[in-house]
Amino acid sequence: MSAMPAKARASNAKLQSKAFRRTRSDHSKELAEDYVELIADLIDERGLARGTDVAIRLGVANATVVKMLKRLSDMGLVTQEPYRPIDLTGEGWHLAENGRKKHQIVERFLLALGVDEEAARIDSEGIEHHVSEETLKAMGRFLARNPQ
Amino acid sequence: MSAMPAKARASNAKLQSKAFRRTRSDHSKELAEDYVELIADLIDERGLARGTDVAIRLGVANATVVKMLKRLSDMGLVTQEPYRPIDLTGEGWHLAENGRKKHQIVERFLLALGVDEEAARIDSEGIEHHVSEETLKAMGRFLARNPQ
DNA sequence: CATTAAATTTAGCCAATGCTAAACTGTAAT
DNA sequence: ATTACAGTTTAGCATTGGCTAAATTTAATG
Repeated sequence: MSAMPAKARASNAKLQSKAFRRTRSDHSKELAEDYVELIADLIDERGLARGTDVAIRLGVANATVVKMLKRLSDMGLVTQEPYRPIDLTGEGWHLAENGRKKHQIVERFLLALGVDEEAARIDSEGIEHHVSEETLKAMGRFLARNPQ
Repeated sequence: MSAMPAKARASNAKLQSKAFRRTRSDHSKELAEDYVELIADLIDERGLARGTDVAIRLGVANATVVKMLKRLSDMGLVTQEPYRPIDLTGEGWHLAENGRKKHQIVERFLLALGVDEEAARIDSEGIEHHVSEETLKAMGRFLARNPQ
């Protein structure tokens, strides 16, 4: 990692900052994806998604969910009439589907790698937002090579 | 958090909120680890770590680094005299070492999995903070099974 | 030694994400 | 129809992590 000649490094600053620039907006996108994914799950599992359920599952206060939903709505991911359950827009569903797909691949991959269920569930939740298409494909190949 | 009916919590808390609870403090820890890791690299590579180098590599403003360093110093991870380069405390070095170790395993693992260098570098940066010891061990086993 | 350039710090702002407490709605029971 | 309760929203606050612009300090150069 540090086995790099001094001058190669100077020209590297830009590259590095790209790898690191997973700061603000990225974190925001991750959160948005978590929300819509959870909302999609709730709708599929129990027919509708209520703010309270989201709050409980995410471990945050109701008011936090309300505020987030307002932003998600500004982003065009959810729609809501006051005091009504939450709906996803087409784009919201799309994002949720995408997230679920990634999530599933990562989780199945970890299981295939020999990670136990609990860790696989938790880690996939965190890793999901940080895998490139490249890595996702590599995981897919591994899964194809190692069925079940 | 405590304003929740006991049974609602019991039924699903373990399932979801633990996996999701990667909110505030986690993000803060990740950032701290990024900083000390980078500072350690700079010291190893060029003998000292300056705020500007950190700022450039992280892609943030100088003032942001100053503020962060103040917090890292409060956490006991770095020391600094005004207008002087940055030093790591013992604990800072420890954290940095830990991060580098994880980072290296993840990156080598991705490469062994067939991911190209650029993606492996970027993804490992993001994934590093989300792998449990469990998963890290599984990656280590894979690396042992698939040398180089 | 004086000047200038680079690095650092300070001050003050903003947005995002979290919280609690209080007010409001909608619905189910009496 | 009232009431009570669960769910939702509003209001107001705190913290984190980002920024720019201006002030300061250190180091280098003439």
